[in-house]
Amino acid sequence: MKSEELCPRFESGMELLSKRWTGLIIFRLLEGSQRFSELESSLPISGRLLSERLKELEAAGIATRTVYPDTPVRIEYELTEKGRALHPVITSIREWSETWVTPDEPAQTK
Amino acid sequence: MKSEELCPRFESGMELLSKRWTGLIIFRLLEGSQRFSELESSLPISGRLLSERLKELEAAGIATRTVYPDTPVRIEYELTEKGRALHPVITSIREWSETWVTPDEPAQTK
DNA sequence: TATACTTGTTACTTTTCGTAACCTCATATA
DNA sequence: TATATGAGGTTACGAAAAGTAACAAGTATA
Repeated sequence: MKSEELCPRFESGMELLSKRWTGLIIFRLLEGSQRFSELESSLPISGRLLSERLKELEAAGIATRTVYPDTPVRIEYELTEKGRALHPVITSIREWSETWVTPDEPAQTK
Repeated sequence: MKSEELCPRFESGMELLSKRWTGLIIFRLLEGSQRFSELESSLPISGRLLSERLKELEAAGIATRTVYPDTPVRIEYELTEKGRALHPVITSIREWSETWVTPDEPAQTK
C-alpha cells in the first residue's frame, strides 16, 4: 500500500515555490522588470528577506540582476526564460484564489 | 510609478500554498484519500508538522478528516471540492518542474 | 497484565523570519 | 571641506516556525 516516490524535480520545484514570498516576487516580476525598491514597496516583505529571496532566485536561474550605473545606481531584476515559464503556475494560483478564497479569509492569521 | 495593490484573495491563496509541505500534501491527496501514516511515510515530513498542516488544511476547507472506528482506528484525509480545485495548480507546478528543474538541483541545499 | 497498532502530542534544539538600525557608493549642496 | 541625499542593500537580535525524538491515548489481542 506504498505510494510512489516523489519525482525529485517536482519536489525540488515545489520547495522553491513554497518558500515564503517567492511566489509574490515572481508575480511582480511577471509584470516586467522591477527595481529593488519597487518590489520592496509593492509587497509586504522587508528588505532583508527580499534581498535573500532575490539571491535565491538568481541562484536558481529564475531571475537576473542588472546594474545600471546611473546616479544614484539603478538595479533591475528581471525574469529569465525559466522564470517567465512560471506564468501558468501563477495564473492557476490566481484563478483558484479568485474562485475559492473567501474575502474574509485573512492573509495573515496573526 | 507605483505598482497596483495585491489582490487580497491572491495574496491569501499564495500564502496558504507557500507554506512548507502544503503543496506536497495536496499532491498526495489528489491521488485519493490517504491515512495519516501513508502521508507520513510517503513524504519527507515529520508527524508533528504533518499534524499541524492537516489541521490548517481542514481549517481552510481544503481537506476533511474522517474517523473510521476500526481497530486500530483508521482516519482518512481527503480533499474537498475546494481542495480538488487545486489540481491545475499542482499540475502546472509539475510541468514546470519537469521542464525547467535540472536533476542536479537538490531539493535541500543544506 | 502485557503487547501492539494508529494517531497523534510534548519537550527540546535549530533554522528562518521580522524589525530596525546601520553601511556604501556616488553625487549634490552649504 | 563638511554634510546631506538617494538607492541598494547588510548586520544584529529577539520571535516564530521547523526538525527530532520520546512519549501518550484508545482499542484490541495474547
